[in-house]
Amino acid sequence: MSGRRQYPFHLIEPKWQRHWDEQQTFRAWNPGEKVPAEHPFAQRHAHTRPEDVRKFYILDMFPYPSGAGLHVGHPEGYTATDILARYKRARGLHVLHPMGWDAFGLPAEQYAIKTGQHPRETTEQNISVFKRQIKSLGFSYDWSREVNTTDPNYFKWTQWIFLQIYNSYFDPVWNKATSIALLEDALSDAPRDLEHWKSNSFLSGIHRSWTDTKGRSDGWRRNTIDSLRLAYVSDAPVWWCDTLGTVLANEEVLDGVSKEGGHPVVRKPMRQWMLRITAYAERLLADLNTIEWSDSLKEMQRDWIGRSDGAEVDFGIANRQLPIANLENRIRVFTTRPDTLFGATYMVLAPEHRLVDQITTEPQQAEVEAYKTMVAKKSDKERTESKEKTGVFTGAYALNPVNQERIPIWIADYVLATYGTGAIMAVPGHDTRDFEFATKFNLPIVQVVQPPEGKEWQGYVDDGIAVNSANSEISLNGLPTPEAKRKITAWLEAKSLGASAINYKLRDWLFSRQRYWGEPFPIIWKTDSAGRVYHEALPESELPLLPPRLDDYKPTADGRPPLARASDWVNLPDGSKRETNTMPQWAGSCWYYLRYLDSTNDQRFAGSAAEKYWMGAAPRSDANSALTPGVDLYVGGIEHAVLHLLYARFWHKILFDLGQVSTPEPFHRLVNQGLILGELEFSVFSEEREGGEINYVSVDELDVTATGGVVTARRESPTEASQAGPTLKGEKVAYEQVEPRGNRYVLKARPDVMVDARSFKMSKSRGNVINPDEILREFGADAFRLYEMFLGPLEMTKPWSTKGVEGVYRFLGRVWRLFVDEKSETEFEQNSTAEPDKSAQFLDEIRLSPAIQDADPTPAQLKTLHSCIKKVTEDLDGLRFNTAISALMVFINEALPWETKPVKVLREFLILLQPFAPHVAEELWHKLHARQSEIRNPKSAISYAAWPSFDPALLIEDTIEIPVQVNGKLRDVIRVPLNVSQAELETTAKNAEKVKPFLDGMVIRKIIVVPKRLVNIVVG
RNA sequence: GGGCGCGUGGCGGAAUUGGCAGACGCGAAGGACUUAGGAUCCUUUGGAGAAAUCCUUGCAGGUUCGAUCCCUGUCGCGCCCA
Repeated sequence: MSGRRQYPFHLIEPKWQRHWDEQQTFRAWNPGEKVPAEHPFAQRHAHTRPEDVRKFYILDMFPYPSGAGLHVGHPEGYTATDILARYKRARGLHVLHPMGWDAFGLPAEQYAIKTGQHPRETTEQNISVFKRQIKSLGFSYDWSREVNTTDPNYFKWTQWIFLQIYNSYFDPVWNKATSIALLEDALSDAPRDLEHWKSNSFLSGIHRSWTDTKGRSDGWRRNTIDSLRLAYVSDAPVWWCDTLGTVLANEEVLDGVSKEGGHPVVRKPMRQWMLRITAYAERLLADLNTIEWSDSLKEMQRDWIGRSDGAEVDFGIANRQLPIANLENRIRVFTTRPDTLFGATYMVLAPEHRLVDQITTEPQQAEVEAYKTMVAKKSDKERTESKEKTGVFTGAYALNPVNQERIPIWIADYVLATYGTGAIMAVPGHDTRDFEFATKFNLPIVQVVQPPEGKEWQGYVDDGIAVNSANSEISLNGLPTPEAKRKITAWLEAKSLGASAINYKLRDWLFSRQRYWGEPFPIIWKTDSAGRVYHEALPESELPLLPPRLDDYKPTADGRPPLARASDWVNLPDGSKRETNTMPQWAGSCWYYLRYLDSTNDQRFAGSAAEKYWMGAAPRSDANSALTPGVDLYVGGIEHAVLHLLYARFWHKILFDLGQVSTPEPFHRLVNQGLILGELEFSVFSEEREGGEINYVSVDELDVTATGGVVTARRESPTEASQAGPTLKGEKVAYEQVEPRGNRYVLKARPDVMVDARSFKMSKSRGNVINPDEILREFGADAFRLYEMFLGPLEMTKPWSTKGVEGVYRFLGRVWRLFVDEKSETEFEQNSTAEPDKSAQFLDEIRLSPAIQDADPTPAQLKTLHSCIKKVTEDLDGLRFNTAISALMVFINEALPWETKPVKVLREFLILLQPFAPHVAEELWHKLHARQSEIRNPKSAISYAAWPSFDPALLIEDTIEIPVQVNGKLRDVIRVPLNVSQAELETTAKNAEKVKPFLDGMVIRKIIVVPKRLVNIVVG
């Protein structure tokens, strides 16, 4: 759309953005900092130290600054948090609202490989674009705290935290991360710190093993310690992508190809760094109950951690007549259904299980080998998702410990080496996958659970009553499943055949990447006198460890990481070598919210006082207001539901255990903003008839599906799928070519042809991405912010509509016209056209409307204002931005016709508007200042003006409208005095004009009166 | 297949969670101002009907004086897990 601007936002917005920058208006102050007297914070909180003002830490998920620039999805969350930040500031809180850049990552590196340009350069460029775009939206970030994960002053501390993790182990007795120094102490002949750990059975056990071990040595000690570290080395298979010449993380791989570009990937074992997140599984699970996240988000984390309670059971191997007590002669399984043990008719090992080679019989060898090779190419996901069960028999048999039956041992890819013990007892009667497998391979299926009446027992997996489950010592028969579980587990424990156990789906975190553009590990590799290679931490004094300069960012031809190319960097004078892997992108985002607290501190990742204050653990003079522990509100996309949010919680807990931070959880409250979809799109379907004629098909004759953004349809066939006919592909039609008809859209040219209408996720390939720059140019930042929030509830998925932006833009125009003098604005237009470079000066010459006066507001005006205050306040507290905005609109609609506009009323309205549309609010506030003596304090900034409170008394009217129903149907509305008696209300209701006819000739059975709400007359 | 969430005008969405369904905005129609306007202002706008009135919160039931809201079943959409 074009046409006249509603108001000169193009002058107003840059003007105030510059002002906020220059005045550092939104700077937050750390404990002990001196706030300059002229700063609006000091004006608002005079004679108060910053740390004595109640804090509010409101955080956005910082973006990865991609080359594509911002899209409209980013500012959705940022706008919501900014509105709240400004609101909380107005409420008198000390707001911390920072922004930064999650800038390590693959795209910059891929670009470097293609162009040779250093990733730092492209990263800087992308950041400057993002920063310009974000700044143009007028967010009240404290830019003095900006962080960049690729800045050496930042990743110095990422590396430092890694060292804290490296130098810790998880103590099972204390249930927390503990310094490796204690382990070292326990692994010595003369412990110095014995008093500290004497009562710890784990450490004293370690000490005993040290003193009891015969050939103990430095190497033995080192191995023991290294095997217990929270950061340890393992040889896990990783995804190698030949085309990209790099290794990819699990999350970067989908269905056997890379997410970026769709290149094939293969599994390859490599030496990797792992973080022992599994040690924290239980605490990560339990502490979810202490934080305010949505239930669905918590559920996703619980799913990911995947706790299951069951038992471990040992099966003997039948063809080796050896005692089961020997580890080598038994197969341990984990099961959540020990009650079905009598129904175990075969066993399945993961193809990678360490016993497979030992137990496989000669005739089966070739088949087993072939199967293992085939399986090695599949991902865990493919293995568990494949519908068709595969597997081979090993030739070996196991003994079921409850009935000594010989049961065959198979290998199959539906059992994963990494879950549980890598082996299962198969109970085909009561497990879906076992049932499918047994059916396919003709293995016996027996019933051990009785389902409720009317249900088939075969494949029944839920709880029931145990049957056919007894031996000479124990019987489960007749017991409900939970009791049967308890009884059999106790029996297994008594016989030393098993024990109750808890299993987690969560795996340790693969923490290294074969990449250039990431944090180098502060680790060096050495060789001891016996020729054994071992790792050692760099001293803190050598941090930050910078990556070397390279000309080629690709991995080496033999698959070593790109850092290996820098031999000067890798090889140290003493013969040791640097670690050449780098950390994953998640590392920097695991703790950035802590760096914001004190982003320029070069002594610590964040000063202790700042951490205690902003994370809410510091003692405060106002002790009775409970502080929120951690970040008060964290807003971001649901796509980080598990990985980032789990990793960050994990790191935070380690730092908490080590006494580095003061809260056990980082993010107290978390809200996910919903996806913004593209504009509504229309598709029409056609089929070619004989002779090449194109025939449009109306969608009411079709079954339409949309998968992956492609709309397809088939002719409806109510009888059989095979008659559905060919697939028709939707063809996009423009909005102008369709019109609504009933609840469908039809082609304008062919009203008998209905079309499909839906919105899609924005994507470059679809071409439906909205660029915020264009919206800003046409409507301004205030309108853009307002629209993003007006779209619908924050957490919902909602479609974008540029037409809708015009609606809120018009609203801002009405706000403007409520305040300014029409004549002076016309002059401004004319002058600006004549002398455009002086338009900023002309803007200052726009006068306020003469209707704005120092008059006392009328009761009606006060009511309009106060109902707006009430609604906006309550809605902001409930994060209901869309309805808060509609309340502002209602105010403007009511205020526009006022002949006299009292300053007091307009002033408070501007404070309400300010969080949403800060630029225009500042401009109008400034104009009010310039004229109105009562608020002529030149230091008064609207951003720090006190939020108005509403007076409920002003909202009460003398008379109220009461709807009157007859038999639950609305018949009339009566107006009665507020304090009307019930009897009087009933009489008035019965005599209401439109009610009477419905009472004629009827008997009134009952009158229901809901005070101040309604009257319902029940007749018969 | 399991779990969670959602179905309200032509569209985005409101509705104090059992009490006037459709706030606010878009779109549409009519009018005013205007050389003109896609700017602004005014009026109308869930459907049917001239009106009285009737119908209407995916569909079918139930509970209730009263259901968008609670219960049962069912269909559709979305997300997550398998």
